[in-house]
Amino acid sequence: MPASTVGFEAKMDHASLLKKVIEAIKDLLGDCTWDCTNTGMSLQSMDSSHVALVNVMMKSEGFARYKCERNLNMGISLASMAKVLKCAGQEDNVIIKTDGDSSTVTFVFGNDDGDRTAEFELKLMNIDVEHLGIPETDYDCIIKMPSGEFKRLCGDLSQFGDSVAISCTKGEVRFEAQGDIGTGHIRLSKKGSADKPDEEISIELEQPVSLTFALKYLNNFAKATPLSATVRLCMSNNHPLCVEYPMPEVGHIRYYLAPKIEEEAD
Amino acid sequence: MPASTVGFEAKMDHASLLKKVIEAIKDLLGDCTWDCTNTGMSLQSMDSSHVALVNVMMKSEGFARYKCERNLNMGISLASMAKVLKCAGQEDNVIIKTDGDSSTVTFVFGNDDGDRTAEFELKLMNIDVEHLGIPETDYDCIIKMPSGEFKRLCGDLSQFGDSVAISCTKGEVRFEAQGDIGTGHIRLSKKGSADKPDEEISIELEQPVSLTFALKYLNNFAKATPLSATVRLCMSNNHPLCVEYPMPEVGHIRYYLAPKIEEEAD
DNA sequence: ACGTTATTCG
DNA sequence: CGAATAACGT
Repeated sequence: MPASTVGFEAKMDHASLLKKVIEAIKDLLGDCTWDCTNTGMSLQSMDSSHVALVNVMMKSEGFARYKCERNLNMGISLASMAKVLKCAGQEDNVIIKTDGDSSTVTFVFGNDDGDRTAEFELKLMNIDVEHLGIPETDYDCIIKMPSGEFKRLCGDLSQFGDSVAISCTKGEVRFEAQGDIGTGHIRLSKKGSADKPDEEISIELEQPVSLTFALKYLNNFAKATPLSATVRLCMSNNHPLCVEYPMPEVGHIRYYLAPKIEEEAD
Repeated sequence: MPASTVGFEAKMDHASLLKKVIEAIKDLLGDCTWDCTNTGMSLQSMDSSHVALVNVMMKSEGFARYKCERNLNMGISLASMAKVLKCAGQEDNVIIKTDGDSSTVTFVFGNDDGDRTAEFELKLMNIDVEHLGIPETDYDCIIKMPSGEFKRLCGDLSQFGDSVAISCTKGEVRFEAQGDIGTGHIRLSKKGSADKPDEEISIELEQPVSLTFALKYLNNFAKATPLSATVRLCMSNNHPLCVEYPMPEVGHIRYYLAPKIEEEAD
């Protein structure tokens, strides 16, 4: 028997990136299964209330080193994984490894000097794999804006109601919420990317859209804000919204949420 | 009928100022009525426990633009108003507007670029107008000190008792509290304004005063500290204290509080 | 889990 | 000033 058969081993230069990914999904998912293949680590799961869908992709190119000898599923508690990642130093790199036979995954944090190593082992779990199809890829309207702007407006409008109506026309997008204490309207205009590309607001519009969503979920999605300076809102009337946080060179987090049906429309 | 009759419209360059004003009074007042006239916006109201009196004055000169076509009363929930103001960016300006006939007031926040507008509408309410007379304007003793100093000493003395005895003689003022764990005495001397005017401590004294107040209210008053670098304590024996936070060029917040009658004096 | 605050950093 | 963190309280 060989000393050790490593089925999967991947190294990231910045453990903080993985930490942000976990922080962005742990409240939504609880436990989940990572699919590890040659092309990268990914996960896809309904949230615990079975309303929103979460998709994370971390491509093999996003790692400093990546080896996956055979496809495997790592079922893991995200709360535990978050606890482990809190033990990583700000500048630490991380190695994630498991062999296909073992029932554990190991995280090794190290700094560049190599004078400190911290190693944590988590038990893996078997989780029912519910492979749900991802909604369409063709949208009537795609809005790109600073992720901080999206986080802020969702938070602000939550003061006024549980849901937000998003309506987008050629040059601008409106977000509106109403409730007992009053109403809130936020209007964003297209904005060039001239000097500061991260502040760009762009609207690609095939057709005007008008959709309503539960702010509770959007606020949860906004926990991915530290991962990306920009966010893309992809919408078609009567279809699920896709909120995408691109991780340049690495992959993305995408959240999907079905619109509310407005029965009280007049 | 004209398209829109705007009875009242006022613009401030810094929404943050209005926000601080609201933060300084909302815990005391709950709901209140703003009196809008040609000369500015003001309010006067007893606190919800009917012990302290609050007076806010925001002069028309303090606004970047101010138009009030006819006097009107805006009854408003300060908790709601605080929520709205939390939606203002740090650098946003704000327009407050209502027409005399409408039952709502609108706050519009804008940045200088103009690519983002946030508009919030609050319902107005009818509140009983209890116009209580403001206590005398002639005081035996007026102390001016840094507002941060006042906030700190009230907080510190709250550790020892529920009330503070303030006694002022020609050159100094003493603040004293006592309770189960011990006693606290804070003495402040007159201090010149030479280099740093905000650190000045001045005492104008017609007659020595010695008065006792509930710290609970003084600590509430101290929430106005961010509005003004200095505070004025105006006192006469057996008369209500006036705690004034001047807002240079804009107006002021004044709090009034009756002294405790000391029956257990020995 | 969330909001708020205090604090630090860039 | 804004962002990020930590700590706290509800």
